[in-house]
Amino acid sequence: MLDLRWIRESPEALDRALGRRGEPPAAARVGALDAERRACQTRFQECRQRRNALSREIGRAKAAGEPADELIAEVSRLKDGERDAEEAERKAAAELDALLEGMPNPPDEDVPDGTDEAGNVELSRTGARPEFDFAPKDHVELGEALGLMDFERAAFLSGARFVVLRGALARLERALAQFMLDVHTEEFGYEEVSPPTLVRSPALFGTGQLPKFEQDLFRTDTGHWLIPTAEVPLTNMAGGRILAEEELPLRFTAFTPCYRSEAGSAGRDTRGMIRQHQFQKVELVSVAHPDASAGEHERMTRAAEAILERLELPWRRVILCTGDMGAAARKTYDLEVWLPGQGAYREISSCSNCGDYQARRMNARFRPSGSKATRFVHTLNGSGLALGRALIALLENGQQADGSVVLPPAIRPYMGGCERLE
RNA sequence: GGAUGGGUGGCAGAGCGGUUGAAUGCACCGGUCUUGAAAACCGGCGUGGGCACAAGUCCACCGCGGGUUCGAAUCCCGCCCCAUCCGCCA
Repeated sequence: MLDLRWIRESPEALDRALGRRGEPPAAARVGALDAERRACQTRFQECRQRRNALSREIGRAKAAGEPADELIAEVSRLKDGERDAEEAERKAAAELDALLEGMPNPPDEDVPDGTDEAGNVELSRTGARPEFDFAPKDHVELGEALGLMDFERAAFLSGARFVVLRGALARLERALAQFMLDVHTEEFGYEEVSPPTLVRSPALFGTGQLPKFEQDLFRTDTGHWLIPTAEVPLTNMAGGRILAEEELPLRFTAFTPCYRSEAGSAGRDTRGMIRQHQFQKVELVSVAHPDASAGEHERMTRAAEAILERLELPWRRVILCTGDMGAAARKTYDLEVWLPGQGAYREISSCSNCGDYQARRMNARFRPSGSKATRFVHTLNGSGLALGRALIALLENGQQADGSVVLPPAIRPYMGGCERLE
């Protein structure tokens, strides 16, 4: 949600921001609706003011025992005009709100311009890619050969885009979650949270998934939505609240399942575990002071990178261009892990600074100490990391010629000392 | 699922249909007192918006939406949410 006052002051900045996002200019329309709304409001308020004054006079007349019929008749005559003005105001306001609610967050100045993922810019590469003296397999081959990954059973149970993990692989997923949570809570100061994974509409409106991206979500017949990411409940921890300045930053981490309908992704990543309707993820969320959010963004991204580092996985950091960023984000780093079976880097974490965009939508504020006014907080979220993809990365990078998989030392304590899947 | 009770300012909590935007307390801000702090006392203190250069002034907001009325936080209807009890259940 954008700040109407900001648009009023610098409409050209809005159109520039929208242009960078590949959206048509809207400042003129916003300005017109805003002016319309204000004109109607003024008209309405003048009517109402007259009516209020007359009503007060009626009260006084009645109290004094004087007749008030004449005044009452006059008030009745005023009503139609008032109703029209109010109706017109409401219409303009509704259209204006819908317009503002649908607009994406203006990108940060240092976000590169671009229309799609081809415009993303690689910032760094870390970790050595493994060298194989055989043709590396992908995780599907590896997992199925080990008898630990079963897509057929999953299809039998749930259809396409699901998987059944068994034995050591099921345990590996749990081990990874445990490992990530430990690092984030013990070393980066995140508070572990176990949130609901069914939420109501306002929570999803707050983070920006609703109303625009309803088709990406699953919904229950009780009207609840299955969360597409723990960003939703964690960020909403601050929703509707007025925090004390000293409470900032809030740092939350959670391990939850995530549900996505993948409505628009037919035919993409249909093989394996890359893109599923359901996957597990350890999420990071920070609620920060506006002056501190840029630094918090770097810090959060490093926390996610720390996981990759300890799992000895090769990755690169990419900054998303204006055309590839989510609507709520003002700046996003993607971490992409190397997958030998795909011969490509694939997203395993996405860390975004949303500025005050979500905070406005969910009314998340803080009170600067000594001030009576409130300000919107900044919200940030990042994967720390997606578990399915981390698991894939371990399989494909740790694979041996015989089809077994060597696990990195960092995860072994969580696997009861197990060093190798075979 | 059934039955009650309830949703008012940052929080707690009043509010006969007519200057109630709303008592009171806490918190907060300023001041007096004090070597300093606390206490006590005095004063201030909701949000959003329109108009105005401004002082200011006006409008809206007591969960949400309708209705009754000249006038609604207060009466009526619908919806949402919360709490408690019962039933069911991991």
